[in-house]
Formats: sequence, C-alpha cells, structure tokens
Amino acid sequence: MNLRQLSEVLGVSQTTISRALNGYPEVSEKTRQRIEQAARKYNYSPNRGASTLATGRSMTIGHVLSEATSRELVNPIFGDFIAGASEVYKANKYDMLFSLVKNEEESDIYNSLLRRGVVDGVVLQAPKISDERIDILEKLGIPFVVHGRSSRSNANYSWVDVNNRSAFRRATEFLLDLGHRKIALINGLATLDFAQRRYLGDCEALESRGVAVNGNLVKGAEMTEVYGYMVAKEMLLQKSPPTAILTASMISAIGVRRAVQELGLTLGKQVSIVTHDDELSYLNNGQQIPIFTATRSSVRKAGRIAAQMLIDRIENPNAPRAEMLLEAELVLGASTGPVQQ
Amino acid sequence: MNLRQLSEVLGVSQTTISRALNGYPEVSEKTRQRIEQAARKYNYSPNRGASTLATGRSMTIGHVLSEATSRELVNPIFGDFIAGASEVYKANKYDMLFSLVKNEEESDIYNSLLRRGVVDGVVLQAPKISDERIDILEKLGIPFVVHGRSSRSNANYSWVDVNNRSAFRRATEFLLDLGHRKIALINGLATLDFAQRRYLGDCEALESRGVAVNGNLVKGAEMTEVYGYMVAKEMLLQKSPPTAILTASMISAIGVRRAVQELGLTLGKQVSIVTHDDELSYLNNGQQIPIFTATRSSVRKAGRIAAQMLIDRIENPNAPRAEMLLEAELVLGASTGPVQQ
DNA sequence: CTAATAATTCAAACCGCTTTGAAAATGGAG
DNA sequence: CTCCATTTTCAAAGCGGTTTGAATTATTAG
Repeated sequence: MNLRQLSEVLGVSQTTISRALNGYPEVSEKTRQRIEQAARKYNYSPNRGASTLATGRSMTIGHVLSEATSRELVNPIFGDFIAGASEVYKANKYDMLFSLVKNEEESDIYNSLLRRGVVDGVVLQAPKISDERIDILEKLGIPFVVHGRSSRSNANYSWVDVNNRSAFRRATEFLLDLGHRKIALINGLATLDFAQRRYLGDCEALESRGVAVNGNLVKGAEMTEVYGYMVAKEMLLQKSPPTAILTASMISAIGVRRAVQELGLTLGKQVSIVTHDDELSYLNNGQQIPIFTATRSSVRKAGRIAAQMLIDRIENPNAPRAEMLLEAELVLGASTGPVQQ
Repeated sequence: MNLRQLSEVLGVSQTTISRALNGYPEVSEKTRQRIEQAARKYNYSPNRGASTLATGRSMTIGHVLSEATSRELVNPIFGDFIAGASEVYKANKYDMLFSLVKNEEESDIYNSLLRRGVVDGVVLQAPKISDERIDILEKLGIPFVVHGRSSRSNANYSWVDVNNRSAFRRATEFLLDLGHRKIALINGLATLDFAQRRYLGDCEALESRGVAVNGNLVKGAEMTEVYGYMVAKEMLLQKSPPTAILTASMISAIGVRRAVQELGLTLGKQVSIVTHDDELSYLNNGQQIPIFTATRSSVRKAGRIAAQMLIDRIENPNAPRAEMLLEAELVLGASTGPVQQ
C-alpha cells in the first residue's frame, strides 16, 4: 500500500496524509485520527527511498570500520559500542549502516557515502594520533562525531572520549603506592590515539615519582589474548622482570593472567595487573570482587553518547561542536597487591 | 553534481549516461569512455534514494539483533560474523544495515524494513529451537538466510550452520576415549538451536558408550566468562565433580579455566576442557599448541557464506533454497589429558 | 447576513534516478 | 544514391514521497 492508494481509499489528498502522519499542525485532530487508523489498518508506511529523495535526508548513520586500523581484526569493543549507539538511533528513528573498508578505500568511502546520500552523518572510531580521516570529513562538510580524539589534528570536531591519560596516570600511581617500581605497559597499537594517551598518563605518574620509564617494559599492538600472553611471558622471563603490568583491555589482561599462571606465579602476589575495562557485556569483570583491578568506563555508554551527539549535529547543523570526556573509575580487584621483596 | 547537471555539461541525455555507467550495451564504447571520465572528473555518483525509488532495490541487507535473544548482551561472535558478511556485501556493492530491536518489536521490524523498502533481504542470527521469526519472514516473502537452523520449523529456508551435533559428539567421544566418564557441558542458552544440537551430540556420544547423561552436569545460559566460571566452580565443588568440561565458547572456557586454577587444579590433569572455538579474531586459540582442545569453525567464514547465499537469493529469487553445513575440526590443545584416578 | 479571518484541504511541482518506446544517426546492400 | 536494418541517442513517464501556494471550508466580527 502506497500513499496514492491510501489517499484513494480514504478520499483524502496525499498532502493531508503526509502531514497527518508527520505531525504537522495544519491538519485537524479528527482527520489525523482517521488517517492514523487507516494507516495501521492497511499496513502503510512511507517508502524510504521516496522520502529520502523528497527530503534529502536518509535517516541513516554510517559506521565505518577500517581494516587498516584493525588488520583484519575486529575490535572486540565494536559490538558493545554500536549496541549503545543503536539504542539511541532507534529511539530517534535512525537506522545504522555499517561499512567495512580496506585501507586504500578508506578516504573514498566517506565521500561516496555522502555524495550518494546514503547517510546523514558518520561516527569515526579508533582514531589514530594523526588521522587524515578527520580532515577528510571536515572538508566534506558531513556531520560526524569521533569516538576518541586525534592529538595531532587541530580540526574542530565533536568527540566523546574516555580520559585515558588520567585513568592510566591513576592506575600507575596506585601501583606506585603499592611499592611497585617495575611497572610494564601492554598497550594497544602505538599509532592509535588512545594508546598514546594511556602511555603518557603512565609516564606522567612514573616521572612525578622519579621513576624512569623503561622502554623494555612498554609494548603495544592489537589487544588480543595471545599478544598479552606473549609479551607478558617475555617480560616476566627477563632478568629484571616487572612486578606489575598495566594492560589496555580485559582481553589482553586475560592473556597476561595466563602467562603469569603458566610461570607458577600468583596474581596479586608476585605480579599485579591493572587493566582497562570497557565493560563489554560478555566480559564482566567478576561479581562482588572484580577479578582485575581496573580503570573502568562503559564503551556502550560511549556509543550512546556519540550517537546522541551526532543526531544533534545533524538536526541542528550550526550548533557548536560538542565534546565529552568520560572519567574512568578505578575499581579495586583481586589482581593487585603490594610489591613483594 | 547530479545526473541532469552532468548531462548538461556533457551535452548527452540522462538516459545515455545512466546506461553508460550501469554497463548496458546500447551505448558505444567511445561515449562510455567519455562519460565515465566526466563522472570521475565531476565526482558524480548516482543518488541512492533516487535509484532505490526507480529500481525498487535498496542494495542494502539487514542484520537484526534482538535483545530478546541476547538479554542486553551483545553476542561476542557478532563482530566477526558481520565482518565476514561485510566483505561479501562490499564486493557485491551492497550495504549493511544493522538494527537492534527489543523483544516486542521483533516481529514488526522485518515487516517494517521490507514494507518501507529499506532492505532487500535480511540475515537471521541466533535462531531459537522454535523461532517464529522464520515463519514471519517466510510469510512476508522477503529473501532471507539463517545463520544456524531452527529444529522445530518446517519452513523451507536457506541456512548456513556448523554441524554442532557432530562436533560435540566427537568432542565427547574424544573425552570418553581419554577415560573420562563425568563430563560436564556448559552450554549456551537452552532455547537457542545450536545449544540444543550441541547437547544432543554430547548425549549421543555418552549413550553410545553406555554412560548415563547426568542432569547435574549440564547447564546453559549466556556464554560469558563469569557464567563459565560460576558454573564450573559449582560443579567442581560437588561431591562427585566432573573430570572434563565441554564449553560452548572460548569466552566461557576462559571462565572455566579461571575456576579450575582458583581451586588449585591443573588444566589437562585433574580437569580437561574442550571448547567450541569460533575463531574470533581477538581470541586466537594459542599459537603452535592450542590453549584449548577445541571444535573449531570460523564464524567469519560463516558470515561470508551467509552473505553470498542471501545475495544469490535476492538476485535470483526463484533459485532453489541453499543450505550449507560446515564441519568443525577437532584440534588438540593443552587443555585435555587422560582422566586421573 | 456579509465580510474578513482563520483553519483545513488540495492539486501540482519537485526530488534524481531508471527505463520504455520513439527518433535520429550510421552503415551496408542493391 | 536510395532504402532498409542496425546502432546509438533521446524525450518523457514513472517510482512514492514532501512541500508550496492556492482553493475551499469553517469561524468570527461587525
């Protein structure tokens, strides 16, 4: 059933129906009722292509995941982030379009999505320290919001981010307070902005206590379980092993735990771990007592905020850009303890 | 730049341009070249809404994730599955639309997506043993493919699935061969079809060796780390604890491992684990020697296959339905060993 | 009761593409 | 050089909505 057919059935013009259904004031309450009822009865809803064409709005938001950033590897936080975003999109009647692109197509995809009128805006994830995508998007003039930030960019964009720096500064300070001096950092990919900020937070804490940053104790790559395991094992077998390890995700922390246990060491005794915890739905950090001491911040919440920001930008293009810095809380779990002599 | 503008610039009709760009034979190679060049130069690509309206095809495929099935919980395999699907969509110039729906809207969403012409087809994930969605989709006449199957449904649908039954039969047989008799199963949600099949495979193996199925050793729920941990701990503290545990995912296996180690037991000695491994990109099951003995089948590959099947159905509606049963391989890891007296 | 004003409703234009049926251009045969 | 068949190009009609400006109807004031 399309609009013309419905208007014939009702004996009312298409204009009136369209207005009634879209909540315009120029239609009497009586007719609106009648029209809404009929729409339900005949199972009518406006064709998406047609209204996109007529309004110039696709009511769709794009999320682009680049294989460049993630090397064929799906970021484990991806699922929860978009679940959060989806909640907000749904409430605002937007749909979510998802694209996986290869490195070389990366800069084209935004242009293409915009030009073809496929999306009204995009969310940028996992920004690099220096990320050309941000400049591309700004040049294109498409509404966008970044999940994270890009330190080197001086573009004027909207973003949501966790305060990675202060989170990792606090985490390191906490370990220092426990007497640890050999503190390792098993980070995410060094080119990613969040990894850099976490590194800086770590360094800040160390330096403020006069502890030199040891390059051997800082590594970064994809945050997989295996990576956490391998790096931890290697570090723990050094002549001067770390007594505490910071990890950038629960996934890698699990790998670190495996290494620790394989070496016959005990978590919270010979080795302490503090991890960042994105509160992934399938990786709850324990029940009453958290498994890992962690800097905690819900990535799902970040998804909700990013989505709302973007919708605001789309529907109110000349509003000032928005930014939101989420503070992670430091939760005390069973994976940390005072340094052992 | 839109079609009319381009046609004015080129002094050629819109028809010719459209045909040239869409590869129709009625246009000479010379003009095609000229048009393609100009399209690139002026950065023209057809407006999506307009072509959707004109062709009746949205070139978009829907993936619906229901919060009913997953209780606010994002399935960890979700990311890798859609990454696989996306590869194929991109190669075929489809976009992917993602919807998160609440239980009560579940049956409406398909109707709505179809009616509004938002998608050309949908992929159904995580089917229940008896899943009304399949009947709804069939009634609607929308092209769809199921990732998994629905045992109770006798609808005639296309699907891709892992042979969960034979995989878990083999896994249990393997444990029986090692002398285990008290074999627990920590499964997914009991209402989900794959969980039922895994359970049946497990039972088959046990019964064929004359081992009675012990209801106390079979549990199922969301496959989280914490769930695996809790159930394993509970079971291992029974008077007659299992000597081997089957788990439905790496995530829950990690939880089981945590419980095992917390109790001072050793994996592959007092307790063996066999898990299903979906080959999630961020959860590689070890390097040379797998951490866990596992029934392995790539969910990303399943995503690719499902996507291709669906595209085939869309572009060739009266082709016979397709089905694909993937056999999981049993890989031997460090988590299993002969039963200890 | 009429005129002026406000509240409703409508016909038609438009969004940008695809596709049909017809027209124009080209080529080959006689 | 004409005629017919074949290639190539085109104008116009949708596709199904939204929105504008005008027309109709209802309401109020005088």
